[in-house]
Amino acid sequence: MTEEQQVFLNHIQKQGLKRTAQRDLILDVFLRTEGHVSGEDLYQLVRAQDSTIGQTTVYRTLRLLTDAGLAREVRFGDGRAHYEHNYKQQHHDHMICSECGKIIEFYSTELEAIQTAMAVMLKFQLTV
Amino acid sequence: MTEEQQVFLNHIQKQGLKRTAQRDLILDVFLRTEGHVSGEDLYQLVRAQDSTIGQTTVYRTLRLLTDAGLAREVRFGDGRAHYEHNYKQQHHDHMICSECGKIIEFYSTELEAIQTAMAVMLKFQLTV
DNA sequence: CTAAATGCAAACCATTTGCAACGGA
DNA sequence: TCCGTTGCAAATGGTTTGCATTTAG
Repeated sequence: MTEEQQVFLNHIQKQGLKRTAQRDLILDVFLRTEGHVSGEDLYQLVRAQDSTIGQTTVYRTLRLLTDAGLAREVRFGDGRAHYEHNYKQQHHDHMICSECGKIIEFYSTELEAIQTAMAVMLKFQLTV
Repeated sequence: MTEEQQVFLNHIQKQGLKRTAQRDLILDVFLRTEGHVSGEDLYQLVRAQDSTIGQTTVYRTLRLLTDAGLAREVRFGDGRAHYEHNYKQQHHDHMICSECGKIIEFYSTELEAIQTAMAVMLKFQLTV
C-alpha cells in the first residue's frame, strides 16, 4: 500500500466513512495521473477501467481526496476545476496560455517571498 | 463626452456596430462602478435604471467593453466572471479571501519584475 | 432598407442534489 | 442491521444561443 493510499484510508476511517471499490479505483487512477485533471477528465479515465462508475461518484471522490489532502483544486478561469497532486508537493505557481490553454508549473523563491510578504501586509493567511 | 465614451464609440464605429441607448446606459453604469462587478451585479445595477433591459444585453455589452479595452475580465474561481476597469489602468494583482470572497488589489514592483522574467523564460507573452 | 441589436425563452455545461437501491462495518 | 454510498435523473447557476421583432445608420 502506498503512502497516499494510507493517507486516504486514515481519512476515511477518521471521518467514519467507508472504503469502497469505486473510491479505491478513483484514487488509483488519480495517482497515475500527472499535471492537472478536470473532473470530466478523471471520469473518462476511470470509466475506461470500469464503465459502471457514475460521474457523480468521481466528483464526490475528488472532493474527498481534496479533503484528505491528496488533491488540490486549482482553477484557471476556463470554468472548470482542475486537480493536481497535493501530497508532499511543494507549493508552486502556474502560467496558463490564453491561446491554447497550456499549463506550465514553475517555482520561484522570490515569488514565494513576495507572496508571504504581501500576505503579512494585507493580513491574509496563505492556504496553500 | 468622457474619454471612455469616446473609446467606446470609436470601437463601435470601427467594427460597423451600432450605438444604442442600452449600450450607452450599460457603459455609463459600468463606469460608475468600482472594484469588480459580475455580469449579474451589473445587470442588477442597470436594471435599477431601466427595467426593460435584458440580462443578455448586459452580458453581450460586457464582452463589447472588453473588446474595446474598457473592461477586463477577471476570474477568481468562484465560477463567475468579474469585470474591472481597464482603461489607462496599471497592471495589478489580487488576493482573494477564500473564506469571505473579499478581493484586495495590490501592486508590487518586484512581482511585476518576476512576472516579466518568468514570461521570458517560459516564452509566454503577457497579455495584461 | 437592411444588417445589427434586443429580449425572451430555451440551451449549455460543469457540477450538485434528491432519491431509491445497494453494500460496507 | 444501519448508515454511508452509489448511480441515475433532475436541478442548479452563470452564461450563451436561437429566433422573431425592433431599430440605428
